Amino acid sequence: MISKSCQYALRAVVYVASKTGENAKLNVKQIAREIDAPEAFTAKLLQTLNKHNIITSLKGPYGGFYIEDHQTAQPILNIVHAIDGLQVFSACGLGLKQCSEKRPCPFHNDYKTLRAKMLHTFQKITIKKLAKSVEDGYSFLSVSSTERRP
Amino acid sequence: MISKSCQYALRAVVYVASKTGENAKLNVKQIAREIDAPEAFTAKLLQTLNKHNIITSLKGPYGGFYIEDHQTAQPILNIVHAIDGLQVFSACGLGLKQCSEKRPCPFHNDYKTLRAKMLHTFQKITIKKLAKSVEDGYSFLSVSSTERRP
DNA sequence: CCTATTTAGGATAAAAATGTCCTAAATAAA
DNA sequence: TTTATTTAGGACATTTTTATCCTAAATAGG
Repeated sequence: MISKSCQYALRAVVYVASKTGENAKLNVKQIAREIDAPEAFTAKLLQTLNKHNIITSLKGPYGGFYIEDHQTAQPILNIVHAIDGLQVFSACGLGLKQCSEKRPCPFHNDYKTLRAKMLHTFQKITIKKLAKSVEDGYSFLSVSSTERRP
Repeated sequence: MISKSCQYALRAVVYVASKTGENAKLNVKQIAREIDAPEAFTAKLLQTLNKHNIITSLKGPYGGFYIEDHQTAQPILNIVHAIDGLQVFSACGLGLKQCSEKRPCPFHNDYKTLRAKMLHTFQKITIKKLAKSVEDGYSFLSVSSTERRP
């Protein structure tokens, strides 16, 4: 459905968003460790996400990655867009280059409905919403996610 | 969503099913040409599909691939099962190894709904249904699909 | 200014998916 | 029985995706 890279990216962004309220910047090492992803690879993804204005970065000591309020308001679709592109939401289910209303593949109608539902889901869910769910302890990003200290 | 291999397989099976009524067997060369897929690769896929009882094969002169009535009654889900496996319908949307009702990822609920819709769609559609749509000229498997001779 | 720290980005490497080639096995017909 | 044809299957090649490593650039603080 979406690539492994994109899943890493989603986890990374949600993690950053869930921690950013504390006004701290997070570095690659922390992020990669918490979302259980390879560090160097995560660095590339964060770089891409920064270029697409999903998150913000600052170099140097006390630097790192963080996310601003206007950024957390974005739908997670924007993350998919940045990493995988949007083809998944428009491509033919049988992989035909040419598949359209006028000349549909036999799977066209049902698949179109599926794609639309996927798009709608990724469009309606914001980064903030997922981050809050994690912050509030309703959901988790890793097996042994950091518990709040009492 | 599903792999390129699986898309080839779906096209191949639907093509064979749409031609099989004529009681003819189709060889790899014809099938690969018609569905616009690499021949040797298509051969491997057909082999796998045969082993999974999606289609039937016969070696030797006048041999080839065909599909029997009880096979066309199968849901296309079985093709996905044979080629990609069924993980796509149960795996976590964020790629977590552990993600469950008890310890969900933040995307869990919405993604679960999506997965269920995907499964339902692949389950309800039979090979026969797609083949008929092609046979009846309502849909197409390739850009320049063979027209019936008048 | 100098140093330490952190992201940016290019060059490579490893793994997975896709694709090819060759020989073996089965089968039908001459 | 021999030959031609077609699938089966193993070995190998290529491409794409995922992952690593190294140096450059930016920046904060001493």
